[in-house]
Amino acid sequence: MPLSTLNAEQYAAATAPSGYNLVIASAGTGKTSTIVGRIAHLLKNGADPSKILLLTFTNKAAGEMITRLMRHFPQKTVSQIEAGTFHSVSYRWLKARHDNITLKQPSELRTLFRSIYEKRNFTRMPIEMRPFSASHLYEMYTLYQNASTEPFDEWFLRKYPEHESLMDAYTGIVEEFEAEKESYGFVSFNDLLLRMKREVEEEGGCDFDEVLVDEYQDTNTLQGALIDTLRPPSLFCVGDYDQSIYAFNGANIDNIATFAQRYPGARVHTLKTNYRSSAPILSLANRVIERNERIYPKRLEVGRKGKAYPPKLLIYNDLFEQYQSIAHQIRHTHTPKHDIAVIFRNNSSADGIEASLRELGIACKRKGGTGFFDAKEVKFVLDVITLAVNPKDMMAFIHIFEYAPGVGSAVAKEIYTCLRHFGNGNLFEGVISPKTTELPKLNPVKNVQLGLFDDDVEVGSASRFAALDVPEYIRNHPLLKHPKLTQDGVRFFEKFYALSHHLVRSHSPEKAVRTVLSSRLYAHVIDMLSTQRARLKNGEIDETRKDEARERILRKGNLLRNLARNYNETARFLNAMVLGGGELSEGEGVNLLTVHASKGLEFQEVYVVDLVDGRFPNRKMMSSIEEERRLFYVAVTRAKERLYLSYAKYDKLKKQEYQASQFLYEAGLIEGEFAPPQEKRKRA
DNA sequence: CGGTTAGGGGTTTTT
DNA sequence: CCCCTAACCG
Repeated sequence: MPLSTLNAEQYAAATAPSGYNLVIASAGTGKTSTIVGRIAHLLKNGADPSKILLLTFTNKAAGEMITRLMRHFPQKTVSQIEAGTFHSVSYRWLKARHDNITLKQPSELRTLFRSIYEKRNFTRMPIEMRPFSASHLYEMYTLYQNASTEPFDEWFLRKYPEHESLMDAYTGIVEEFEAEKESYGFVSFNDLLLRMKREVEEEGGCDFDEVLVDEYQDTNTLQGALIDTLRPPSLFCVGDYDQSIYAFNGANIDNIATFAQRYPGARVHTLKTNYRSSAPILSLANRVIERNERIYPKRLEVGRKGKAYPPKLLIYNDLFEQYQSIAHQIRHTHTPKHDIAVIFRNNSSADGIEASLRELGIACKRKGGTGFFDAKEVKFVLDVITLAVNPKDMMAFIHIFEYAPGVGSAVAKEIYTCLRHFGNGNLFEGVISPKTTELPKLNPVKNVQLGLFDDDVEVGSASRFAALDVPEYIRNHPLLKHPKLTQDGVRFFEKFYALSHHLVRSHSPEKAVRTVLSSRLYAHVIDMLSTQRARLKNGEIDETRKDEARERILRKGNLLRNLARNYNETARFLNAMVLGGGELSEGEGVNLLTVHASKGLEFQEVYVVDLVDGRFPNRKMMSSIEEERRLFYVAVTRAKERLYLSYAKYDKLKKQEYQASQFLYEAGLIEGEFAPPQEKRKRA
């Protein structure tokens, strides 16, 4: 039984009476086991599993806990538990009530936001102050949604009072953004939580008996408010103040710090025994984290006995020497590769490490990130299917048509407007059987000085394409009147037309993926991408490289097809790709992780690299040195047996010198006190 | 000239 | 991947 393996303090927490319980669980003290034990305790005492809600930081974490429970309880009991990230739980909850939810990637929404921003002509405003850029403003807005419940302008002006003269413009953009999202049927990550919160409020709460929250220290104000809205009679939160590393995402340390005040009668449990790391690793971590102000007193006890390897500092002269030397060491170690992690503060370290490992033929895996779902060939397939499901999705359409030669985002948008116009608002009707032959009014030329507004676009002569090798129904299509369409553009449209016919019919996600993969349109995209990837410095195409690129693209297509098999509704498949996509990691071998991504994981052997001032701690930091220190604490406490900390004094490529990170001094690995660099970096 | 498209250079961290 | 700049088109 999961409960029998718990120690006394874990057991006490897991079996605590219903009500408000906070478990302060330092790194490696068996947080997961305690949550699993808690659920086991509830189930054993006859709790209704469908009334249990488990909120975790990643879907993987939820999956692991559920898997552990499956070993002790019948599957049909455990599977009734509502478990997942705040976002995936909200999605499921909303999906059960509404069927038109199209979850969009943050990058997509940022593009939409920018297009609204750019309609404002800030350069003509009578102020010297520079407005925030579109993407910065967008970032601020998402942070606001996560961090505050007050009106946007109040929150914003408190932070940036000097932007008061621009506030009306900013709010205007935000309001239009919200309206546009609504009209396309788009939903952001934040919207999932906001909408669930709003609807739960309207329904006057929900009927979960027990809500459990993992990684409580990283919940933000919005998530905290959502928990409050749920009004659970019993709440079990587990977290560690010292591992709060998501301030940039609005993580509100007050959630954990003021738990006892906000929930009257709350019990606070503390898990003090660390079972994960060896004594010297633990003492190093504690030496550093002790410099942060304590909220809850914490006295960590070492649970492990026996031989231990002291943490080791590795110093190199050059950045790449560091990566290569570590790769060599990894090659010779006896630790299994999957039990090794290389951890870094920012993703820019990853490429060099990956390359150095690959050079020695060592397999490694990186989390989502630059991987599968960011690949253009994957995005294209998903965009086409997205459009088939939701023809109102202009963003998807634009991305597709940007592959037409000579068509960029502006022309693609016009083509979209035309096609919808031809089909009386129905995009695919407009493609296949246009109802009108007139071009719609397109974007007027906005040049006020010259007095040219509301100019219609010149109608192109369709006879331009009289001799083009496309079927007659394409040559006669009203779209060809668009003046900016080139011959290659028309050929592209013909392929899109052909695919449209099949798409409208395919229902299962797998069928939809297959349809796209076998289309001539996709063949065109594959050709473009593989050619691009095989282009040498001198502009020539390396045919072998092109074949290899094509192979890789086809493999990803197959992978996507297999993923699609797990779903029977296309809309769910698409949303799942957005919701869980980033968590997927490809392949086997050494783990390459950012500190943030390493949260909650553990490894025999850990390398924390690029520990130089400026990078770790990050100099251009928006948060505090305390947060950076917590990041360091999280990174080193991932290690069970062996911990290596490394840095290089110089980067040949960037011609930049580096100084050792202050955390290496604080850890006692370098003698003396850290002296902050006085000489400034190059002037702005 | 203005609006676009296309390509090169630098990156904090996530659901 | 986002921003900037250089070419390109009308």
